[in-house]
Amino acid sequence: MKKYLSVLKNCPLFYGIREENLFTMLSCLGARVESFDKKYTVFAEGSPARYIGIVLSGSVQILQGDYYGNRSILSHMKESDVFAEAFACAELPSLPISVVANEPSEIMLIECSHILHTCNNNCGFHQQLIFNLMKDLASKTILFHQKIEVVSQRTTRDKIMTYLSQEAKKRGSNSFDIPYDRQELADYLEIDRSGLSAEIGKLKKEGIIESHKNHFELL
Amino acid sequence: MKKYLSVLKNCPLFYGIREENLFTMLSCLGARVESFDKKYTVFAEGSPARYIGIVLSGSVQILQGDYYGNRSILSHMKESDVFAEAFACAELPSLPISVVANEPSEIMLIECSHILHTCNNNCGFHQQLIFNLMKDLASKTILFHQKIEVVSQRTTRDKIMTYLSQEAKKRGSNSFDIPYDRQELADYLEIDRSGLSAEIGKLKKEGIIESHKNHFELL
DNA sequence: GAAAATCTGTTGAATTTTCAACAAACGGAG
DNA sequence: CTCCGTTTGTTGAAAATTCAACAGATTTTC
Repeated sequence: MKKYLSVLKNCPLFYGIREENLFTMLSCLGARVESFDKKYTVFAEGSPARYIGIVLSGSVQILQGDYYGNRSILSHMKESDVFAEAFACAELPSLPISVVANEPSEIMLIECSHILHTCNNNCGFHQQLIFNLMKDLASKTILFHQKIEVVSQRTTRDKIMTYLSQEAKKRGSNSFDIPYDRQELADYLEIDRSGLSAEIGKLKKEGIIESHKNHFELL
Repeated sequence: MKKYLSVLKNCPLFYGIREENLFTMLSCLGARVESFDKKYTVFAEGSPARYIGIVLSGSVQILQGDYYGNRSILSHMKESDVFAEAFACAELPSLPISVVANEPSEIMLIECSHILHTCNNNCGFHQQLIFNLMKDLASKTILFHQKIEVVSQRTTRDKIMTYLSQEAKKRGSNSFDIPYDRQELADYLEIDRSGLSAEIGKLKKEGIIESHKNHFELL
């Protein structure tokens, strides 16, 4: 597990935990690591919402299944990101989303109740973890908020531009890669793929953006 | 302030705080109460995100302003609900939303830093409040999640039905009132008002729902 | 390196949504 | 009770999105 030290140090859940205590704490929490190949399911929709996931390597997508198989991508989680924590913390009986590996990935799983309720060893780090969870949930709320801002746009063009502007702002640069291919971007923006391709073509022709594959640039 | 005891006891932020300690704690936190007439602004978009709001009486709407004045309703908050906590907890420099009173309302304002950082009196309730905030933020995430599920639907009809189903589930009844008039419902669902009216008409004609003004029934 | 599978851009037709305008219904003020 | 402002439902035309189908490009597999 040592090889994940740098990833774990960047994980918002472990902010303020001293390096020499990290692995003791993890074993006390019963953390374990599992590997998933591309397209394999980490959490299935409807399964119990007991675990918090942390991406150690690779990346995963949070998916929401519609009435009838209409895939909708909620977000993309990369190294050091925490996922499914809201459902576990809110103690929902079952998960309303599924989590799927986007590439071969290693995932750390922690049972949420081990964090929320102090253990018999009376470890001192629970308060810090709960504080960190609170911070993390606050930023997740803001993340969802941004997704709502995007899908609230009425036109395909406005959705694309709102999304690209958000990404540019996050990266602090007008030139960046996105983690989605065309179909996935359409699933995130909740629009038709062919309409997305067409609109990106127009935006390029009009000199508003430049793009090659999943690299984009705002002009 | 005593008259708000029952409202405050229902507020998720104060879960587990003993009644006899509540008001001492509130004064220690520097909580204050302000009144707002209908349509008055509680928090303006762009203002500093320092305060957590709690609805003591009345109700407020959380609004997001588009590029060009396209109003979008994020959510409706009623008695005992907490709002703007995510932005304050995440220590955003400024609010990305505005909060407007939906009717004459009384709002309790608490500076978030007073909750997050232990005070010089060394009060013992900070840990409980942080835990409560964490829980509250988890359920807020789920609330936004539901809003995303609604606006992710591609058609007007599916948006309406997804929203009504969610409400029915929350209330535990197929017969319920919604807190929005037609224009506001359209702003929440991110659709055209006239299209909304037309679609509600169709759903009634087809015997799928029954409705009179803001009362709805799923059949 | 060739074949197979997947991804992307393009098109036109069908469908749906938006927009603008208006009249009926409703609600509050005097 | 009546007037006036607001809300709601309806309509048809304009605009936008979705859908289906296909061909070229790219990537993966063996």
